[in-house]
Amino acid sequence: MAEYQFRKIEQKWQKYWAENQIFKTSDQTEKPKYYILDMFPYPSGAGLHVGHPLGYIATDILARYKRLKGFNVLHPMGYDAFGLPAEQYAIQTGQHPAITTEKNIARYREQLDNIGFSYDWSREIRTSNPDFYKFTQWIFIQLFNHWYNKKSDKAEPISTLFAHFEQYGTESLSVGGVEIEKHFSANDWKSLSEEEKYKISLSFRLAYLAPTTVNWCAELGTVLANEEVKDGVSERGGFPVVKKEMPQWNLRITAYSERLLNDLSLVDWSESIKDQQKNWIGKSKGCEINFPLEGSTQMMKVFTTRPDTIFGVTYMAICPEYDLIDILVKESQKKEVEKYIHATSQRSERERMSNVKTISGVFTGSYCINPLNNEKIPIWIADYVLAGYGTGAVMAVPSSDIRDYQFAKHFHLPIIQVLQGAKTDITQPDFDPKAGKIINSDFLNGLTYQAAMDKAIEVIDTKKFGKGKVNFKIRDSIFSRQRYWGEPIPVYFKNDLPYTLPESELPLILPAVDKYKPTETGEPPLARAKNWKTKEGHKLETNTMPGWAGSSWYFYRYLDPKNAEEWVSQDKINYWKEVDVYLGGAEHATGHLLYSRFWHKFLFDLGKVPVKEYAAKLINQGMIQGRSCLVFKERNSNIVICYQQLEAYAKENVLHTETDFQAIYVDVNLVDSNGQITLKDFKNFRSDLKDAKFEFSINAKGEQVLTCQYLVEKMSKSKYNVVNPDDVVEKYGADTLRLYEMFLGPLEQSKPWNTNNIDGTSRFLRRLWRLFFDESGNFVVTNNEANAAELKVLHKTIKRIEEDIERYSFNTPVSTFMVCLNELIDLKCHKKDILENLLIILSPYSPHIAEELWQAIGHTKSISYATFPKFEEKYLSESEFEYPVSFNGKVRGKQKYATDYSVAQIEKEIQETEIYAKWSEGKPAKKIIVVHNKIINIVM
RNA sequence: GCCGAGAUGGUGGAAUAGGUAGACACGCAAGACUUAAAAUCUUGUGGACGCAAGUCCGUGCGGGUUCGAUUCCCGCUCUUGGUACCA
Repeated sequence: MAEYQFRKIEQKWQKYWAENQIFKTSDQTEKPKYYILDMFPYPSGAGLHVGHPLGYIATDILARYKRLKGFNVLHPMGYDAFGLPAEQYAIQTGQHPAITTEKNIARYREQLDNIGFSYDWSREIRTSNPDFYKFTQWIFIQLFNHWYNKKSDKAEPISTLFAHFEQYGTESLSVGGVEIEKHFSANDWKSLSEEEKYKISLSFRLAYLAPTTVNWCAELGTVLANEEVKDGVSERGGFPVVKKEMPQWNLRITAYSERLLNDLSLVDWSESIKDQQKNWIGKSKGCEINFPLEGSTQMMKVFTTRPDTIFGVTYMAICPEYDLIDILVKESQKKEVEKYIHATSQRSERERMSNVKTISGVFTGSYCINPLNNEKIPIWIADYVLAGYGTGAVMAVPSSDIRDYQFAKHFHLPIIQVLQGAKTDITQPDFDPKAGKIINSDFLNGLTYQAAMDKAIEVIDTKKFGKGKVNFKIRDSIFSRQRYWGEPIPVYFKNDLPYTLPESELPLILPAVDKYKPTETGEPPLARAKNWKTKEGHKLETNTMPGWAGSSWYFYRYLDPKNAEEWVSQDKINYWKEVDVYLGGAEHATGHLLYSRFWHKFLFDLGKVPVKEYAAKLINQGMIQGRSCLVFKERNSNIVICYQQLEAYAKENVLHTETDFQAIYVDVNLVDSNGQITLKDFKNFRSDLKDAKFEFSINAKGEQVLTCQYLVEKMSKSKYNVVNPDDVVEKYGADTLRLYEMFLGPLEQSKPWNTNNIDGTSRFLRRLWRLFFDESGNFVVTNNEANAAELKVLHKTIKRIEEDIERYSFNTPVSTFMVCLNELIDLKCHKKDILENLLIILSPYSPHIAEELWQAIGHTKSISYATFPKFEEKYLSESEFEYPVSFNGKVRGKQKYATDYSVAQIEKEIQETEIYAKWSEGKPAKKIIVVHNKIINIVM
């Protein structure tokens, strides 16, 4: 073949790999295992853009590399197939989301195959497949059937809870994530009916139904998780979200807070992801204090991280949802309070956020007593207090908390200074709440922050005013969605109590419905299903699971995807153990990556998995952003203007560039490397503007063109900045695309896509081809023995490639290959011994061309079965080293010495050289530093 | 506000343990081949001054440590990701 015909070669090898199942992974082997996982995609209708494969290419390179290194590599792919867009589409068109999803998956698969990935497709999974969600439902049932015993610090079957009740009642019971509200004795328990016992147990389980304040999105007709809400609107669609109380399934992730936090130390994940999880979990140490209500036996419980400032409390703030609110509100204040509560509940999340700085609140008319000094403290309602955190009540210390200070100032409440010293003045910008010494505080006076904390907790504890406590910001995860396209929750109701289905009846198949919308009475779509009942006639749960259910455990299903009996067989788990490298976007830091750790830990408690964390190493690939291209149209006329001429045009016509012009997005695929689009293409693209007048320029070819402004933005259809990998593959080939995506820069970094530089990698592959075939297509590889220079080039390359891939640096090997090729071309090397090794180390990056040339030099088995060449130090050894010679740190010349020459000899001889004579100007050196085979520095 | 990541030529980026800054690639310029263009090949390409040899400056800014700093330390600026009334 004279020319490198990439399309022909790539299609040939993709077919070969598929037909011969080259990448099928065996579970029975002596080889060490290596599990490389990509975060599986949601198959959206838009298909893949050029940013999606970035991570897949990196993991594919790693997978192919590890195979060459003798590992049994598991490198699977599947689809997170339940999700909102398919359902929204179903609502609009009436088409079943399964059909849309199927179509989208087919498209994804086609695009993925086009890039030559080495996935073991026989292990493909889809979360929407009943064979898969059978086990998602099974895990839910396990969660329902377990509680968290804080004493053994693990999940235990509900039977051990019953045993405890039977013997001790609630005495000495410590349940993770549960505050026991109603205590009872063993005798109380024994007197209950079975149904009553069951009812009590419901609130202790890891999956529980509870009235929950939720993020309700009316437009989507569903509840959203906290992380599905961004800036007060839904992440998908951008619809308003309001707070609403509804009975919801919850998963008790809070039981695992401490372990989720601590075990972060076991994994090699980026600090930023770990920090995000730490912040999300939000552990804070402090104290719970009971303030007696004036004229009542009731207590008001608050949580504070600053018990040391308790003598500075001048008011209490409770949330509008506070449970004792009816007792607290005095007749005289009733009207005002009602008005306030109504007003706050009407405010959407968005308003609340945008009005963070507006201070609002209302006095209840009640007082409580500071137990330490018996001062009377007014109780206020304020919407800055959150119902879900702490106790829903805050002791306010205006002198040491900025928010309390602003509130007190606004409502003219007293302020008592309890800190003295530098940086203790809250009105000053250098205010530090932990600075200074305590004053006005009885037994705490004179103490500094930490000592006062310890002392305060000690006194509060001994006087039984409260106790030291650790609080977490993380809440239980709401697990119900009022949607159709998700896993049905395997629960039925009998006498209004929820029961899980027997495992033998799984999967509970998603039923057919006539419409995908909620019912007229506001029930979820599943309520439309005919006969949505158990065999016995009990009503089935109509909520479905959230998007993250399937993704919380999918990585285990790849180990045993066809197993109909078990979620995955124990043998296979014991062999594969954990994911060695997990690659995906950092945007999943507090969603998927936290939930999946939670489910994993639960499965660990059940003895189903052998390790504490499922992903040893996590890499977050950066986002590939789009380059949007803009031209401008004058708002009040039909004139389209080049970006280049915009300013001049605006000036001439006395217009403002910001207000009088409308930006028009131009398809980036029509814009050339100079940022120009021809008038002809523009008129085709925006036929509605074909009769407009244009302010254009003329390019080098004499065409009329519009120059565009660039804007780096997220790739999206509406911005016409999406680049499809298929187009790149068509034009340059998959191998070039793979090389180029890596060549763009470090994997973790975000960067805009720009096709301009792709020629470099494309040229590289054509030059590589020339090493094997000359211009007339003659095969020019020889069997001559390699010389020292050639071996040195090869082994230098082997070393660097190996080191770089091992440290997940995927961009630097590309330039190493280029350097290697340049050097081999200079050496006119066409020797088989050298070239075949080069092909092996290159094959993870550019597998198609590597296979083709591998076959051309006479191999009959796929290059995937080759062995990565062993690096040999001996080929790199040098007899001489050219030292850079610097004077006072500035390099002034070079001097060669034998590599085994001693430092002392060099120090002596350097003073006899010409460079030395020139730069020392006859003066003696103060100091001569010789770093062996590195550098010589002479200090004058 | 708080937490994290980053800033290197015209551009993407390299420098792995404090040791020749700018590898590799794009772009650009000149040349070869060609009737011409494309492709390919050769050479040059951080900035300033200079015919040149060369000199000075140079890794966001200001300091420091060191024989030597893109790399370590202190203080800023900007960009970017996350988070936000968390008591």
